[in-house]
Amino acid sequence: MTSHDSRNKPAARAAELRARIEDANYRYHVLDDPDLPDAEYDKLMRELEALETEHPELATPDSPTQRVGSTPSSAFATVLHEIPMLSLANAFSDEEVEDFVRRIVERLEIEQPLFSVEPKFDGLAISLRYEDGVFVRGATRGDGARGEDVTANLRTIKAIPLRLRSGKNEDGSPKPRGGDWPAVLEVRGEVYMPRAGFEAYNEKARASDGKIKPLVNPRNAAAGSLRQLDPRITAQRPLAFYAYALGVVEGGKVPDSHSAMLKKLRDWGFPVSALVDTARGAAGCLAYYARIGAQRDALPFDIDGVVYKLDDVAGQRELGFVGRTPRWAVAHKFPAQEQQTRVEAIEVNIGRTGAATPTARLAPVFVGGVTVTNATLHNTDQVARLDVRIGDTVIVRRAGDVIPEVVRVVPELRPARTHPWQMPSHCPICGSDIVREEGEAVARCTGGLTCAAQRTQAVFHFAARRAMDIDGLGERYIEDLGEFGYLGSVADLYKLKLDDLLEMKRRADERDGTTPETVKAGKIATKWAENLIEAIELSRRTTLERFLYALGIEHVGESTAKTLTTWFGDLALIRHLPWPLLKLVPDIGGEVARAIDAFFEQPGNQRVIDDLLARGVEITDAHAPSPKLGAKLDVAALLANLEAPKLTEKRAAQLATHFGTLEALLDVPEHQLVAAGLPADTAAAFVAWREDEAHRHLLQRCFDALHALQAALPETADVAALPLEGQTVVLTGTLSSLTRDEAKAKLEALGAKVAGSVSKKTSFVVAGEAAGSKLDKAQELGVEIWDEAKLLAFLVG
DNA sequence: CCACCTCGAGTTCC
DNA sequence: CTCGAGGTGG
Repeated sequence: MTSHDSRNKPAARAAELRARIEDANYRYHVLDDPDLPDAEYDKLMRELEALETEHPELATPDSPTQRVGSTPSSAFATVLHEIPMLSLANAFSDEEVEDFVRRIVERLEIEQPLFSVEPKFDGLAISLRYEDGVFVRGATRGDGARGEDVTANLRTIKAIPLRLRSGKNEDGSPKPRGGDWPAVLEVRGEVYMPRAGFEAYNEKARASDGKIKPLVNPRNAAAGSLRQLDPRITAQRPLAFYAYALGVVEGGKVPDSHSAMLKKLRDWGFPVSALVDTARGAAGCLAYYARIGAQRDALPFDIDGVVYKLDDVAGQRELGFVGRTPRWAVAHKFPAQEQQTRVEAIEVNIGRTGAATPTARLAPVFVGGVTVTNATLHNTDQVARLDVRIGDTVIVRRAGDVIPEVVRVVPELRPARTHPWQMPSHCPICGSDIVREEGEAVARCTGGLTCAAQRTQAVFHFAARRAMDIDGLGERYIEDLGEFGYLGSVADLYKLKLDDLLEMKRRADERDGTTPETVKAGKIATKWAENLIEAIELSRRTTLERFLYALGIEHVGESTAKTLTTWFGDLALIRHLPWPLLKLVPDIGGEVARAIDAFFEQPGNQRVIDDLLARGVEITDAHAPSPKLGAKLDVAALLANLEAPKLTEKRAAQLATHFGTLEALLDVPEHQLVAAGLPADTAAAFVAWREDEAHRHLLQRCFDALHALQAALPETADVAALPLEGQTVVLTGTLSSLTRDEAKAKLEALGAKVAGSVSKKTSFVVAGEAAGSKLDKAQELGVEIWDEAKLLAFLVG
C-alpha cells in the first residue's frame, strides 16, 4: 500500500458515506420510498461525523453533517431577489377561473391551453440558490423584492438538497460527473410543516410541562421556525419542502414547459409534490380543484387551494404580468374556513377620532389556523344588517386571509329574550355623549381629548413609526402615563424624565399588585426607561410631513401631510391658514380644508404646538412655499372658495378683476359692487353675508394669510424649474435596480407626480420587467413609454 | 351629476 | 386588508 493510498482511504470512505446518506435523503424526501432503516442512517451519519472530526480537512460545507451549524446569528441579512418572487392573483369561484382561462385563450389565440396544476401549500415561500450545484444561500420571500437570508436554518431541512444530484440521460442512466444543472440555479418552493410532525411536536410540548411551547398551527410553525436565530432550534422542528418554480438561471438550460421543469427539479434532487399534474382548459382545472379538495383533509400537509400555471413557458412570457402578479397563473382558493361560535358580548371601542366601533367578543374559536376571540362589526348599520345580538350563535370567517368577520347569525340558535343591539348613548370610557351625525356611518364619542381612550389613541398615533417614530412607546405605557397624569398632551412626552417613567412604573405595579421587575431583578432595572427616553430624544428632530401627520388632524393622513408640506413648506404659515385658502391646493377640498382650519383654530391645539416646539421638537426641513403656489394665489379663486351666497366663480372673477384685492371687499359699499357689474341681488346677498361677524373675520384672515404667503413666496427669478414639473408619471412592472418606492421618491424629487393608473393626462409611463395592463393602456393611448435604462439615464443626467 | 380613484381610519393576531 | 368618504374629471 502506498502512502498515497492511505491518505486517500478516509477521503474515499467519506465520499462513499456522503453519497449513501444523500441517496437516503433523496429516496426519503423526494421519492417517498425510503430504503434505509433509521438506525442504519444514524450509524452512517455517526461514522461520517467521526471521520470528519478525525480528518478536519475532509469536512466540506455541503456535507450532510454540516446541516446544523452551531452559531446563532443576531439578525438576518437582507437578500435582494433579482427576479422578484411572485404573488398570485386569487380566484374564489368557478367563474373567476373561467375568466382567467378565457383571457389566456383570447390573448394567445389557442384552444384548450395546457396547465401545470399543483396544490397551494400553506407554508412559507423561499428561494434557494445553487452555484455549481452547491446550495449557497436561501432566503424568505419577504415582500417579493427582498427577503431575509435564512441559509443556516434552511440547511437543517433534510428535504432541501445541499448539492444537486446528477441529472439523467434519456435512457435513465445517470449523467457524468458535474450533472446537467445550470451554473447558477435558484429554486423557489414552500417550506411547510407536515401535520404529523406538527402533532408530534405538540405532543412532546404538552408532555414537557410548559418547557416547550406548543405551536399554534403548521403554517405559523414553519414561518416561526425559519426565523429562529439559532439553527439548532430550527433543526428540531419537523420541516419539509416542496419545489415549484425557478428564479435566476445562469449558464445552463431549463425545460421550456413548467411540468418538464418540475420533473427536472425532481431529478436534481428536489422534492416535488406527487399531486402535481397537468390539466386542459378551465374544465380540466376545475376537475383538479374538485379532486384535490376532496382529498384535502386527508393530506399529510395543509393546503389552502390549488394553483394553475400555463405550462408553456413561451406563452407565459407572452402573457406577462399585471403589476406583480403573472397573467399566466392563478391561485384557486378553497372557501374561507367558517366556524360557529357564540357572541359573548358586544363592546364598543373608541378610536383616535372618537369613532365608536362595535366589536363582537367571541367564545374562542379556531378558524383558518388561529384562535379568534374578536371580530369587528364595523358600525351600527352593520350590526343592524346582521342583527347580531349578545348570546347569538354566529358564523365567523377570516376574510381576506386575516381579519375575522361575522358572516351571519344562526337564528335557530338564538336564546330567548334577546333584543337588538344598540349603540350606547354614552362613551364607556369617559361618559360623554355618543353622537352619530346625519348621513354618517360612524358614531363618535364627543369627549374629545377629555376622553382617556381618545387621548391614548392620539398619543399612540403621534408616536407611530410613520409619525414621530418613538420606538417602544406602546399602548400600555401610554395608558399608564395618562392615568397617572404625566400626559396632559402629546407635548408632555418631551417633558418626561427618567424618574417620571420609573415612578409611573412603580405606581402601575402597585395598582396591578404585581411585583415590580425592579425588585425581582434584585437591582434597579431601568433599561427600558432609558431606551424610551432615548427614543423620545431621537424623535425630536423630525420633518414637517411627519409632524403634521402626527398631530392627528382629521382627514390629514400621510398623503395630505405631504401635500401641505410641498405646497406651503412651513409650519408657521400652515398653522394660520383659513380654509378658503387651503382649498386652493389640489387634492384639498372643502371638507379637508375646514378640518385643518378647525384644528388650528382650537387654542388648545396651538398651545400644544407651541409646547412641542418649546420643548425641543425641531422641524428640520422647513422651506419656502412651492413656487407653484404663486399661480394658485388667485383672488378670484379665493373669493369663489368663500362660499358666500350667489358668489359663483364667474361673479368672483368679475369682482377680482374690478377691485383687485380682497381688502377692498371688506368695506366696499353695495352700490359700488353693482357698479362693478354684479347683479343687484348678488351684491345685496354679499353685503348681507359680510355683515356676519364670523364671515368678516374669515375675510380678514384670508387676506392676512394671502399677504403672508405672498411675502414668503420665493422670488420667481430663483425658480429653477424642476425637470419633471407638472408631469404625471406612472410606474409599471418591476424595476431591477431600484424599488418602486425609490423610483417614486426620485421622480417626485424632480417634480413629477407619480400616479397609479394611466390616463391620457399621463406624461409618460416607466415600464419595468414584465409590465402589464398599464403598459397596454399606455400604448393604446399613445402615451410615451420609458424603459428602465432611459429612466436611469434621466435620473443620472 | 355620476363614476372613478385615492386617501384615511379602524382592525386582528402573533 | 377593507370600508367609507372626499376629491376630481368626464
